Amino acid sequence: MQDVADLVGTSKMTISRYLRAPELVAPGTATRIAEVMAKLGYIPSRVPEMLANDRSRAIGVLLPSMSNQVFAAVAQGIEEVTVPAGYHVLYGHYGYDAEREAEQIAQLLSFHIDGLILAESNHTERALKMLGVAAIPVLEMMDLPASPIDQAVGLDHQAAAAAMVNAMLSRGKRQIVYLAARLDQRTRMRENGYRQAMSAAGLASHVIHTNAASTFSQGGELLARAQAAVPQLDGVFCTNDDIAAGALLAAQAQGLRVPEDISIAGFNHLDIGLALQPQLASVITPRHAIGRSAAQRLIARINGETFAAPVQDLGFELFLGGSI
Amino acid sequence: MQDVADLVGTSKMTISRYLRAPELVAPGTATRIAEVMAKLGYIPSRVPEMLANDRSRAIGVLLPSMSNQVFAAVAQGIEEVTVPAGYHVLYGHYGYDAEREAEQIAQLLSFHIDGLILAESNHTERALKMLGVAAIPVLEMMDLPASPIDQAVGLDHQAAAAAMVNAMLSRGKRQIVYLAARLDQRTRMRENGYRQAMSAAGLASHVIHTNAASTFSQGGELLARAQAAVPQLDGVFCTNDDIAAGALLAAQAQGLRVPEDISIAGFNHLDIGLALQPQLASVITPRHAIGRSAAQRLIARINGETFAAPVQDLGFELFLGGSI
DNA sequence: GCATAACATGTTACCAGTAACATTTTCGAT
DNA sequence: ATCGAAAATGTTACTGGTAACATGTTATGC
Repeated sequence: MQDVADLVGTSKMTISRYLRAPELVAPGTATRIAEVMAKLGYIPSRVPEMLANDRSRAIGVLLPSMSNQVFAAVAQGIEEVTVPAGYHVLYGHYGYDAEREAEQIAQLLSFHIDGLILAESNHTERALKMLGVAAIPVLEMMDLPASPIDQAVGLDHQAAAAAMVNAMLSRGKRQIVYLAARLDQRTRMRENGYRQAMSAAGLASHVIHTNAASTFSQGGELLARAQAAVPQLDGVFCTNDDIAAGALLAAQAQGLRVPEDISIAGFNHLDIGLALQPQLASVITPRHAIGRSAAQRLIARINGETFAAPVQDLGFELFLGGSI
Repeated sequence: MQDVADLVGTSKMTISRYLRAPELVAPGTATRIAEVMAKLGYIPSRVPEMLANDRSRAIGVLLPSMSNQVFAAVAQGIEEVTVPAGYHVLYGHYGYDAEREAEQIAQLLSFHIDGLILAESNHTERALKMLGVAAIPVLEMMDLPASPIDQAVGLDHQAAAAAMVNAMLSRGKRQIVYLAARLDQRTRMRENGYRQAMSAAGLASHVIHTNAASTFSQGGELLARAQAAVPQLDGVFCTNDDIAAGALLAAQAQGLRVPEDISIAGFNHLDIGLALQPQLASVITPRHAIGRSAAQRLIARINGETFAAPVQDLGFELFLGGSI
């Protein structure tokens, strides 16, 4: 900035004013400043403001995984709000590991972020301590935590899972198995919904899970294990669409008819489900709306607003496709 | 930090020393500092160092898309190097748009990043200007640019595409169509490889493309358009596995036999290809190795090392599966 | 032509760490 | 006990932008 000021023949303060309130600078000076800045390729540092005012005009977003399609839509929703509001988004990911989440929180706080969006509601003691000390607005998204740190935006995964299992039961399926991969909180809540629906129908629950990450090929392997454990199975409810798509392809490769011989449902309604034949039954989750609302509420909180209801439920819908 | 110093009964400088070189602090003092830091949940700010030394111990990574599985492996490779080296990674994404890439570069530079990894080798004038002024190490990955900004790590997409098309030709396919989505640089280089292989075989090229993002269902639609344009087509080479998987599922839904009636190949060898029946032919790209090498070379450059060869070719392999 | 308001620009101090240098404390050797 | 070196700790200044205040410059009205 000093370089720009020297070339324009003014003080740093005038350059600073040009950037924050150009109408306070004489038009001729403004023109010359603009020229010099373009010529030098000058980029104002946001570091001094972080130091002096503890503000960065940046928010942090911690995602469990970078390879999960679900969060691409969430991120898009977030940025539709943050970009016009002048906030930069710093992303981090932690591989579904609470310790690494805490580490990422420390890293983001060291950049003096103004607010933080978390995709999990299960945190280490250390993470909670740091967030308390930092005293910045925090928003937990995806779930509906019973005791949120501050605000939360999400949906009821248990209710959604139960609704889908009930749809399968209403079509006459009885031996429905739940297929789960990497055990995070949402996987467990969906399992609760599955168990609740099965037990309400007077049926026994069967859960097959792996600690590996969700992949298409993992779906096929889980199906094979389920068939071994429950030979008469007539349906699988999968914790997500990757597993479900893999199970559907594997079932068809075995010569099974979907849904006549086996009914298959997933969660999140990703594009893959529409390319399959039959189209995959799945829970439509409002990912984009969650991202938008999370960012809106976080920025409102940064600006000092308060919300009467700290937890917002954005609901879900069922897409039944042709696979159940 | 002042709070910690006050509680310990020492000056800020001793706290600072404890963090950077604990062996210079008396053991008793060190113990008390550790206790107080844990009690307060103190996180050192990296902002003063950014200001004073223009170092942040953070590098930027700009990805075209957050929803592309390919970059999940790249990111993992990067972090395997950066985390042990004590660097934090700041991610940004720009939706395959060079203007937004420039904007993201400006944002990252405002955080005084020590180095930058780009996933594209096509940049705006403004971006190049800013990078020149910032004078930080820059590494372009994925491609093998003819005139890199500084270093580059990647593979020859044109050669890889030609190799796959030649494999299809060697199995007797003649009417092979190239299916492309969103036109980025790599899509075009793969198209060049396809055209090169076809013309070397004395065959005409046919390209079907859309500006929409690559999705499974888009693969089905592109196949339908290809069939309308080239009724006798006996193979499709797809710019990536999402398109290829969608095309394969759509072909099978039409009752076509793969590969007897139609041969299908993709690019990147994602997990979906292994779940399909037959398994999808695809180019195996060294994504993980690209991430690792990119981070290693960038950090080496940050530490002042130089490389004789600025561009590193990590090669590719073909996975033929059963679909060609 | 001059007072005065409105506008334009400049000066100083501050934020949280740390490099460089300064000072105090400890401890072993004589 | 005293000295000198090593160990431990403290002081000062600096980084880049900006808030708050100070000063300079131009325009307006009479």
